[in-house]
Amino acid sequence: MLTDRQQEIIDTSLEIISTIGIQGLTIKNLSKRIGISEPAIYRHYENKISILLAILDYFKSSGEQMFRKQVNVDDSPLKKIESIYEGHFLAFERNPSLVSVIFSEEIFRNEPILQEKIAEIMDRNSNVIKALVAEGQAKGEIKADIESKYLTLIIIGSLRMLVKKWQMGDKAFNHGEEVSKLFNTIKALIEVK
Amino acid sequence: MLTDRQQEIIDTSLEIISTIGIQGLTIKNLSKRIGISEPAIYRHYENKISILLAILDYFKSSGEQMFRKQVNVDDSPLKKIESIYEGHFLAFERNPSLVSVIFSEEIFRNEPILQEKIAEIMDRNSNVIKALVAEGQAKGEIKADIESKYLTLIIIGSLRMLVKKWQMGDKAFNHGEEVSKLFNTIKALIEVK
DNA sequence: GCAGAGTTAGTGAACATTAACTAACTTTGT
DNA sequence: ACAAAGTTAGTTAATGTTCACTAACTCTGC
Repeated sequence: MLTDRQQEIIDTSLEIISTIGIQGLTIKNLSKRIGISEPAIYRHYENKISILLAILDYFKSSGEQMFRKQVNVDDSPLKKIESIYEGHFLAFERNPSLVSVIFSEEIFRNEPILQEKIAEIMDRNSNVIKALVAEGQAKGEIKADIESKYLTLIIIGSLRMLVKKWQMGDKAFNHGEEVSKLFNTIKALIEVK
Repeated sequence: MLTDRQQEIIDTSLEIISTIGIQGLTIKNLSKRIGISEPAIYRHYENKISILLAILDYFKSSGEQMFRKQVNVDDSPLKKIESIYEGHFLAFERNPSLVSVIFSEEIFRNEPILQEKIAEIMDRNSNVIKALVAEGQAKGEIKADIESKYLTLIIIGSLRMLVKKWQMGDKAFNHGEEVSKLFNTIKALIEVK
C-alpha cells in the first residue's frame, strides 16, 4: 500500500503530466507543487523510475478494476465491449493525465523496466478484448468470418485514435457523443444482423 | 533546398532516432556520428528545433509524394486506400525512424511550432483518406450508411495500431502479410458486396 | 531519545548554445 | 592580375541551465 505522501506524489505527478506533459515531470516541479523540498521526495520514493513505475501500476490497477466491473455482468460480449469503451473514455475524461501516459511510451524507451510494464498493460487490454470478440463470434453475435486478432486491432486502434484526436485539442469535440458514435459505427460493421 | 551537409544532418538524425529513439537525438550524438564538432552543427541549422522541423518537413513531403503517386492512378477508391496502406507501411519498413517520429508527439508538446506541424501532417493524411472514403460511398463501393468521418478514424487508427505493435517488437511479425490481412479485414467490413 | 520527515546546500553530468578564433575559399575594386 | 574584403565551415573552450540525486543537519511527535 501507498502512504498518504506517496499517494500525493502520484496524484501530483499525474496532475503535472496532464497539464504540461510528461516532460514537465521533474523532481523540482513535483516538490514545488507539493510544497516540500526536492530531497524530501526521496524519503518516499527511491528514485524517479520508482515514481514512474508507481504511476504505471496505478494505471494498470485502475484499468483492471474497470475490466472486472464490466466483464462480470452478464451482458452480451458486444455490450461488454461497449461498456469497456465507455469506461475507458470516462476514465480518460476524469483523469486526462492517463491519456498522456498512454502516448508517452517513447519516453520510456531507454528504461526497459518501464517499457516492459507498458507492453504488459497493452497486452492484457488486448487479450481481454480479443476474448470478448471470440466469445461474440462463438455466440453468433459478431461476424465469424474474420480473425478475432484483426477485429481486436481495429477496435483498440480506433479508440486510441479517437483519444489522440481529443488530446490534440480537436475543438468541437463532444466526448460522450463521439465515443458512442464511433462505437456504433464499429458495431454496425462487425455485428451479425 | 538542403545543402549536402544539411541533408547529412537530417539523415544522421533519422538514423539516431531509429536506433536509440528521439531521446538520443542530441547535438553531441549527432556531431559525433557525423564526425564534426558540436558547434559546427550550428553552421547548418540555427538550433535544434530547426533540425526537428526539417525532419518533419522531410516526413511531410515524403508522404505527399506517396499520396500523389497513388491517388492519380485510376483505381477504385478502395484500391487507392489499399495502396496508401501498403505504401505507408513500406515507407516505415524502409525507414524505421519515421515510426519513431510518428509516435514522438509527446516530446514536441512544449514546442508549439513542432506540434502544429504534426497536427498539420495528420490532418492532411486524414483528409485524403476521408475524401477517398466519401468517393467510395458515392460510387456505391463502400457502405454509405456510415459517416465517413468514423470510417476514416477506423482506417487510420488501425494502421497506427499495427505500426505500434510492430514497433513494440512483436516477434513473429510478417510485415507484408499482417498489413494485407488487416486491410482485407477492413475491406470485408466496409465494402458493399 | 530516537525514527521518520523535513531542511539547506551542494554535486556531477548532460544539455543546447555562444564566444573567439582560424584556415581555406570566393568575390570585388582598382 | 591581384590584393583587400568577405564568406564558409570548421575548431577549442566555455557558459548557463536543468536535471536527478546526495550529504549532513534539524525538527517534531510518540
